[in-house]
Amino acid sequence: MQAGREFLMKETDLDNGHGTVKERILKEALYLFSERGFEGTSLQSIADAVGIQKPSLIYHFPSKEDLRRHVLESLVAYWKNELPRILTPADSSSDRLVSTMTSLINFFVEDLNRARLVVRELLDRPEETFALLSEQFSPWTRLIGDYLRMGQQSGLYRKDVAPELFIVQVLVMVIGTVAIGGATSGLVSTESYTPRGLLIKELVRIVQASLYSEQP
Amino acid sequence: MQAGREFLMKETDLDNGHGTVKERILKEALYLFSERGFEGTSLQSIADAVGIQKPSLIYHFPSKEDLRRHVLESLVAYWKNELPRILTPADSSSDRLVSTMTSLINFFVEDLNRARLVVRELLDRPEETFALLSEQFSPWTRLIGDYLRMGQQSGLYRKDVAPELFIVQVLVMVIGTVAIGGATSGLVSTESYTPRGLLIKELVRIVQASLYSEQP
DNA sequence: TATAATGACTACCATTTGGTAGACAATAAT
DNA sequence: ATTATTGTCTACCAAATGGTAGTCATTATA
Repeated sequence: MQAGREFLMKETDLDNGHGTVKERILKEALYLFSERGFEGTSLQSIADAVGIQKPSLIYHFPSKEDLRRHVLESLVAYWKNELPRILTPADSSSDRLVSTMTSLINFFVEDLNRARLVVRELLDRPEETFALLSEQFSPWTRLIGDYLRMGQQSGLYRKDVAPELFIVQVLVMVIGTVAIGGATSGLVSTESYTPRGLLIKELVRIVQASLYSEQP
Repeated sequence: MQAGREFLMKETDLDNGHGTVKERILKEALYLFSERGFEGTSLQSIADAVGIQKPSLIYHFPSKEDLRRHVLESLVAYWKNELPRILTPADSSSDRLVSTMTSLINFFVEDLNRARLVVRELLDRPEETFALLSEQFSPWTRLIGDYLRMGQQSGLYRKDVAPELFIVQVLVMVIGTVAIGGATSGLVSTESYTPRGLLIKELVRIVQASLYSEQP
């Protein structure tokens, strides 16, 4: 069966409706990695999802490992951009800690795959992910930690909060809730997943109750 | 290179130091599944870890899927036994809710692979795991929910706690902290994992602060 | 217009995967 | 003592995997 090879569409860097091939690969890879895990996802399945052949995929990302890094990088890049904006004292209307958490929640809820991917990375490559978080974000979390300590001295926050540990716990709770909260709700429901909104509402309540001092 | 096949040890059901072959397989499978994931673990690697050949492994567990189910079953079985004991009003000395959470934490801290495996299952097979939790544990969590509501009426617990959602969140926090807390602590440390004990201490603080009413 | 670079393809390939077939030794049952 | 069962092994196998080689059309560059 000789090929024929009649037309061979070629995609330039210009966006023609669905984005660059490279972007589409990253999108499908994020989805499949987060849904089935890195090891559980074949390059073939990604190529199929994008609608190209495997070697075309490998042309854009020379190895599976390379693709993984780029997928992860896109998440990191987002936060390296966003964090300065969020933590800049632009509006002092609401608590900066809570607004940061809100941004965090929104980011992960907007696309659940992000949370799932992060959790998988933390499980699959703990040391590597530890190092990445440390390098990319520890300055920012130190800032938040200081902010938290100030709030403690001013009496806004509880004195028994352990700032650094609290920050870690909040992240664990947020990505945990988004990534596995739905399925975990099988504990209390026989019908279907508890709406994520409700879970997050309770999460926010827990965080606030364990953070703020009681003002009588 | 002809085999030789000089001795062929055979293991009976009797324990000869390291447990039955079947038990050793389950142990290594739990470890490898939780560390590398189901898809990331080959039957060969499990057989190597146990010190047998692959077909011997398949003799005991006819398929990889079958092995997975048995590994999971051993965790479920433990809690089906333990929960009645814990929730029985034996000692009313300490809060039953907190003592249950303590048992939960101890179980997962005792062997970190347990928490990692549960998280992986929740990610890899959300619907299936939802159903399993629902079938096996929802009666028990309903009991805890009622207990929580009683405590609310007596004024012990905060009125704004949403019992069912709170229970789900506590489980998410506990297994989240044990499974990914260490690596997540890269956010605030450049050196090494934050000791799990500290993370858990803050976790317990958060839970208690968000559960108990302030008694002035 | 000729030439180089890009991006897609077909056809492979070595390795690993989950799993099977069948031989064989040790133990248990008759 | 003979037979059946159990558990382990060696030797395979088809399918899938990550990746390579090389072809060819389109686009950009000279």
